[in-house]
Amino acid sequence: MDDMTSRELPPNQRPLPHTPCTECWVRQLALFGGVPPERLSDTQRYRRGQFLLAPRQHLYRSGERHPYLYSLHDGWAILYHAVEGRKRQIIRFLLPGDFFGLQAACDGPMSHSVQAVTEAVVCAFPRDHLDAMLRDAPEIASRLAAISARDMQECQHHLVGTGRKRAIERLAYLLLELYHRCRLRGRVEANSVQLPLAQEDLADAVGLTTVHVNRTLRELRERGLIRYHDRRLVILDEPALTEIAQFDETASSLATMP
Amino acid sequence: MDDMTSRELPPNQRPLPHTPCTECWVRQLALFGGVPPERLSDTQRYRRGQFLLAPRQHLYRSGERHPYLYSLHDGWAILYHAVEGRKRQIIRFLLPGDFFGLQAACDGPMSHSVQAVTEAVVCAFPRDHLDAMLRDAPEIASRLAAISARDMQECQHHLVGTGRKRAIERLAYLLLELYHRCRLRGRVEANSVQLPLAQEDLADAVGLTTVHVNRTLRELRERGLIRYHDRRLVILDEPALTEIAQFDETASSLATMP
DNA sequence: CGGGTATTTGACGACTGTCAACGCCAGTGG
DNA sequence: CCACTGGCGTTGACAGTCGTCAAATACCCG
Repeated sequence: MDDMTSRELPPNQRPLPHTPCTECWVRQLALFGGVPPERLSDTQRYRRGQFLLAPRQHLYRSGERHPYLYSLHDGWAILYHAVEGRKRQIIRFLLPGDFFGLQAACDGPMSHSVQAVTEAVVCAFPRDHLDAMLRDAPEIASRLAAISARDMQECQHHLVGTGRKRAIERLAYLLLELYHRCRLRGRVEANSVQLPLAQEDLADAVGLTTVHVNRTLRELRERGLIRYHDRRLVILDEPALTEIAQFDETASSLATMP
Repeated sequence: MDDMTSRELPPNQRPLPHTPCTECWVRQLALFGGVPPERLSDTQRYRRGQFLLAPRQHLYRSGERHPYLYSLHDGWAILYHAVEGRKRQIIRFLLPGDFFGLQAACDGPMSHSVQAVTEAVVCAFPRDHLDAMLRDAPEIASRLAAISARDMQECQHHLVGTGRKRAIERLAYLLLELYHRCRLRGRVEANSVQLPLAQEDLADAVGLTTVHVNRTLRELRERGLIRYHDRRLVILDEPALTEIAQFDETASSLATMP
């Protein structure tokens, strides 16, 4: 398996020694989850290596051609669209195990940007090989369909939020969603999670300004529902928060897949 | 091939005589588009029949179990989420050739509702058979990935709109999007399309109220950009509208797939 | 200590929602 | 034929959520 050369990549991306995905718990959750163990080595030939991103480093920006599919191995990242140069809308927060990079115009420019929040390790597959992967391992096709459907559902819920909910409801929803996603990854201790996100990130995800996010966080705190300090979220009253957010955990499919 | 019995369906849905999808131009666009003609008959065994929906009739509502995948054969429909009982957020307008019904929780309750706008003909496949379809025809897997990616991209653009654009920009975007989708289907004549949508539908799609949509449509009219009367949209100044909407036709992938 | 970034707060204004009324039109029934 | 009704579109007045601008505070790190 050839390593990906720097020529093929945006600058500043550091290749890491190639450790097989098989050894990583992330594998259980992502694209290869359904492939029987005895055929895993076959599918692994599509991989092209792993890369380390520094905090705030972009993996790619919208408009660039970047014919890879990715799974996030470790760390946090954001997938967003830039608007009018300065504004941005975060589409989703990427957590370990998340899959991204698929888009309709396979060879065209990327429609969105991906930027690391913390240090992050990503794992790349050439998008050219997708058809071959789907042909060789039907389990991957099923898994891809399931992953797409779940991502779609989350995007829809965010759309419902920005379109039809008020600030406090949107924020409650986002915090609960992140909380549950972190819990699935074993990162919740005593109703408390470390979220490496600035208030600006929350604002850009729910379609508000940082100032108003700040005010709304204060209201959630004053109502005794959460604490959010030093990038640590504490859920104080999950039932009330769930009610405000109109958050349906069972329907969110977060229960079974990350 | 057994016809779908009424027992398997919500009431009031009228089965139609089974005409093979092969004869319909819609086929070219949807899930089976990539399957070589000589193997088409194989794949068609997964179909379960077509159904006629009356205007305003629901195909299914969120919460119901409805283990089918659909393609819309004819007519218009909306895919939406209900919020707090009375409000709703339209996720997308379904036009002929559109595929829907896939969701993460395969056997769980539907997360969204689908309602006919005009009379509509839908074509159903049991969702159970999806894995078999993906295994038997890898072209379907590729096509499904492409369709999912396109739907995702459109949802993302709507999210960007409701999150980071103002009323006039969102509305310009929506009208342009519908205009282009209709044009791909050969329904545009002299910059003019029939859209069977009430202003309330537009409002629920872009996250505004009907009153404000009305005001915003008036502004678009007074600026000489569009006319919208009797459910007929006329694009008077497409470049200016594209500018306001920040609409990128090439990136929208509407150019190659409906 | 100094500079930069993130958070917090207040005052003000704008965009959008809410409420209400009116007009138009098609369908309906007397 | 005509009054009546309901749906939809239109408009105005007003209110509220949220954005903008500005400044102060806190915090991190060299």
